[in-house]
Amino acid sequence: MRLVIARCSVDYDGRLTAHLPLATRLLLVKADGSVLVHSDGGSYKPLNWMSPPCTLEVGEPAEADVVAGVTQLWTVRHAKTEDRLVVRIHEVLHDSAHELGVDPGLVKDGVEAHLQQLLAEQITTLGDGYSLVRREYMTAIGPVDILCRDGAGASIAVEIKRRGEIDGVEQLTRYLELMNRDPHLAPVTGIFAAQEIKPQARTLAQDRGIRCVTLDYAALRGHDDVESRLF
Amino acid sequence: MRLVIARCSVDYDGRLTAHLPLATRLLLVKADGSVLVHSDGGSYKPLNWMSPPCTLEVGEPAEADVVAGVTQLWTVRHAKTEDRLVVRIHEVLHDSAHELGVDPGLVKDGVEAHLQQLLAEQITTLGDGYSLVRREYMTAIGPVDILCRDGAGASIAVEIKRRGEIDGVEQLTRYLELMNRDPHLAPVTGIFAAQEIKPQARTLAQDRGIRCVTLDYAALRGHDDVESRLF
DNA sequence: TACTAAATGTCGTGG
DNA sequence: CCACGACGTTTAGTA
Repeated sequence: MRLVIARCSVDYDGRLTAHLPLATRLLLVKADGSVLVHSDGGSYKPLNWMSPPCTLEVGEPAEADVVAGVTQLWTVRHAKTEDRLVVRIHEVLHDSAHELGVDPGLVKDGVEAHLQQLLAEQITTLGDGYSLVRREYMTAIGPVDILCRDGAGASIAVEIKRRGEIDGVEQLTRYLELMNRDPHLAPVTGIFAAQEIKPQARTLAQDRGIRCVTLDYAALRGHDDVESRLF
Repeated sequence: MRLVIARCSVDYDGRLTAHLPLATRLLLVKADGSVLVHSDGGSYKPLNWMSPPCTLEVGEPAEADVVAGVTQLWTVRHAKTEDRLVVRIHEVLHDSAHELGVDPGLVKDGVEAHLQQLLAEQITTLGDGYSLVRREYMTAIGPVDILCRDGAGASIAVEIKRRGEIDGVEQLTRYLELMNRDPHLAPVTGIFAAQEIKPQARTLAQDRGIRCVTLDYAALRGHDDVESRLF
């Protein structure tokens, strides 16, 4: 990994055209040749970048650039597309290289898959007498998160989201439409379950006869802990 | 901006729980206190991070950590949520600070807004006799990209995407459903216009009687140039 | 390889 | 400030 602090201007041309005027920035060159241009603020997203696979070529600036004060010209080309990042460096304030080695990678926990697992284990959260049929119930257009039955034996498809928005309701609607064409399964009703449901998503869901359930992740995890201790 | 290369382990706890085992990484501390943890590969996204507003506190490691070889303990807390990033530093290989100043910011061009503008100016691209009613035609559930009329005076709603996928068809379908309830407007048909339309999106659109049009950005821009030169 | 859904998404815009 | 859609989305998982 190479770290360069430099006064530079940057131009990107590819899926869009973008320009960064002359200013002091961090240029981060990774081992795979990818380049990130960071300012001293904003979020984790760089101002500009080139994703791997790509190659960095350091060349001499053109006459006009030299007159304007450019001392180095970096051209980063993507290997598979026409995407190109051009960095015109006026002054290098810092330049260091470091050997990092391969990263062992990230271990995650607590996302949608976990919510689904917890809800499947505590399916009566959705209502008394509810029973799990199966998780990831496969249909022709993809897996339904949870298929279960209510106390009366009626089929219910559950779509789980961390944040419930309109596209999640659309997704569940497509599943319900398909499943209700299957005479062995129909009638199937829907439950839209999420830690947080946006008002417009709730309105759309209710308009389509889909019940909305707000999930309490802490409570679900809490019950899970208690049960774990029992065994 | 502070750049630290260190052997460290990292734990994030907030919207999810994540852990990075001990390895050598770049720790980037921005002027606003935000922290990025980068490896020497992957994309522009850090392995872990904390977005502003947040505060970085450097403290002494606990006894157990000291025994394990931890020399510094960084705790980054988000100002508004319970999100927390903990960095356990075993060895610092590089540490430097740099004054960057405020970045003048990015200038962009060539995205959906531009496609919409070009298509509105050249609405007959969609068919002979077509005329523009207006861009960003407002409905109760949001703006329709373009509303126009065909040669016979029938209303047509156009949804524009750079890449046409299923959710874009769903979006247009919602608009059409709503607009067709308005007796002043109905009947309204739909056109799904994009530089590239995915097969499944095309199938869904045609299934719903929505016409698909592939946009040639270069051609639209080319005509635009020609017209510009005429005036 | 192609396609879809998730994301600690982030970012801008309009109400 | 909230809600929504775009994004050079990126990324992960699956058929």
